[in-house]
Amino acid sequence: MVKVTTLKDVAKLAGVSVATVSRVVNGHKAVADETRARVEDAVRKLNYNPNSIARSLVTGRTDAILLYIVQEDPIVPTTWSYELPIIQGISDFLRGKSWELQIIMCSNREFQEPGFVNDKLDRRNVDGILVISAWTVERHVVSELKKRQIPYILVGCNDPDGKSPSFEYDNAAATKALVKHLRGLGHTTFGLIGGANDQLHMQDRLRGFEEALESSGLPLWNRLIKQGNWAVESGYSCMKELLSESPQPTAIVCGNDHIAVGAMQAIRESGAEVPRDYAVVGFDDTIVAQVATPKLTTVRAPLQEMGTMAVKALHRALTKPESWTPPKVVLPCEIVLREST
Amino acid sequence: MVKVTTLKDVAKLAGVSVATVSRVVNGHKAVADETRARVEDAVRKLNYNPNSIARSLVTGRTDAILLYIVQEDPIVPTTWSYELPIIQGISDFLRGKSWELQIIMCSNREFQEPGFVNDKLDRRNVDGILVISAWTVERHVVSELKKRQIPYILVGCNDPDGKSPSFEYDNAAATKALVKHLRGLGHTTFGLIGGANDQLHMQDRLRGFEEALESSGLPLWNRLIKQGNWAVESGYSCMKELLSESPQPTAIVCGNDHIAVGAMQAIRESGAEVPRDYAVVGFDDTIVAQVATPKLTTVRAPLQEMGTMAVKALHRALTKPESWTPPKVVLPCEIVLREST
DNA sequence: TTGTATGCGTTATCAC
DNA sequence: GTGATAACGCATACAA
Repeated sequence: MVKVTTLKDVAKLAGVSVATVSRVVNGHKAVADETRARVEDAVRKLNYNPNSIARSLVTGRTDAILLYIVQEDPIVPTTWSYELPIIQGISDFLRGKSWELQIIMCSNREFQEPGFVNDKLDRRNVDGILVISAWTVERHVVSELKKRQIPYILVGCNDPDGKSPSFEYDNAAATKALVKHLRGLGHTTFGLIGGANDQLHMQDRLRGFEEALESSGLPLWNRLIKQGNWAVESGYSCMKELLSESPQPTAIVCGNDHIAVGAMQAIRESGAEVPRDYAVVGFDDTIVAQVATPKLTTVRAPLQEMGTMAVKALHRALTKPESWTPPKVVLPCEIVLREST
Repeated sequence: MVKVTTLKDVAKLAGVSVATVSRVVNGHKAVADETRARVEDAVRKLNYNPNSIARSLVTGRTDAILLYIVQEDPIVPTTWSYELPIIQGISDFLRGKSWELQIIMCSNREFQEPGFVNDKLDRRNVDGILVISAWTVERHVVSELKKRQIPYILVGCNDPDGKSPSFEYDNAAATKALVKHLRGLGHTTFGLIGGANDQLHMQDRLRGFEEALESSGLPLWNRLIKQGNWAVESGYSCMKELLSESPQPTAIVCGNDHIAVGAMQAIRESGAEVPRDYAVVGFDDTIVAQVATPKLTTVRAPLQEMGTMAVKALHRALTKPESWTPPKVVLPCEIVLREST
């Protein structure tokens, strides 16, 4: 192993005690200018870098945060397009902050398993926790999260009581806006094709859909609401079903862009055309929405911003705990109008 | 702060010394069965968990690896679909291994900046390093990587001399296979639309393209080789240019799926049809390839497998250094035949 | 302003 | 088989 320089080496070279070097390194004021200069010189000469492990042992801080990335099992492509922007947002903020980011990827099943969170936290020392998930975080998991007495923030999800510090975006409002847009186009019969409906996002989108129809005085036909998964194929087969229902919906609200693309395929096969005969809207504004023919009207969620805001809040919790109040933020989404409506 | 139990607490409760507790916790054999049982009991009662920081300080190991994720600047969607499967592969292997994964996301510009790697490594203590990148890792960066005397592995990239431990996949061979497939379909005039050509992958694909044509005795027209970026729009505009060239290529090899989709849009607009008039192939087998109309013939790279293999190799380097030889692996890709050819 | 000394929670090296 | 005890590298309370 290569010999690495320590405080002691610097102290010897500079002709001072380790305490003084430590003070200089940590920027304490009570150091004579002349001494400081000498120490800094030695630090540079020896290329000294504090051992973060040793420092952590005595300070109790680690300057590290842990990120749980909770995923579907098995992974589907949409999983990734959801998470990466968030991680990007987190990472962007951390850049230049000299904070460590540790990550754990796991399935939602694992994550909700009693003891899982505990076990992982036992094995690492971190100052704060971030959780990216699309599912409700059950109470027993929250209590494991809380046990450590370190700040945690849920990103894109919440606990059953909505009490945890969290950053989310407004799926219901976005869906309402979509319905409003479609009504403005003259549509009165609506169908919905959902994705994995154990996920919070889908539940909220469905809720928004139902409330929007209700508040518009439009009828809500249960048989025009289909539930599948997030895949293109699911959208395709659900749309096939919808095409054989009566009354026929002319506006199809889809759980995500992939479903919408599948739905459009089914419509095309039936000889009809989008948007002439049917309007189709997606969700997420993934690359798929831009590439589909016709290009999809969809919803852009502020994923990256959400990540940045969450980690910023966590950072604040760790650096200024006295003035911190746990955030509960719901961000608005943006509707992207394209050719499918 | 919450009081956390230490070795000493356990020792007191079990009526033994801390040394004995440590032995039990670390599974040393030289402990009487009776004592072991008593200690294990105390551990359970107090819910003791070793402090990994303190342990690291004395052992010199951290059981953590650092993952550099080197990205385009600004980020494009293809970046994510490339990285996430690799990270997934890494994370899958680490699951249950009680190893920490730390990540740093940065642009290639930052990464290649002298001192950047050094600086980051100074601030963290890790046992090994993984680098995910699509660019050649310059010599001065490699030497910073090496300076720590800890194992590192490049994933999806290499240094100028090809000397670093690495896992890559064979872009050139895959492109040759594409050309062969297209020749089998009767095509004799080939065009290529490239993406960011500062990236290794694109360079290798271009090289494979050129070698394939040459070895088939087919003419290589420089003006049928267009270079843009990875975006759909770039594919679109490059294809427009190709359509005005003569001779006209009938087979278009694209740098990735997005480019291919853009190219197909341009072809469709010109009144021609894929695959009747032109064959178009992509690269990466992203969701876009499956969603496009017609569905794209493309190449699937073993991204997730590559991630797993790399971290597995690193793990081996750390646990069995004596029997370890630095890997230099190039994995084969798989051609996915669809409707665009 | 500076130095001495103590402790952070472990593991490892001795003795016994 | 077990128990003292010395590191590990650093920050800090206390003395000077």
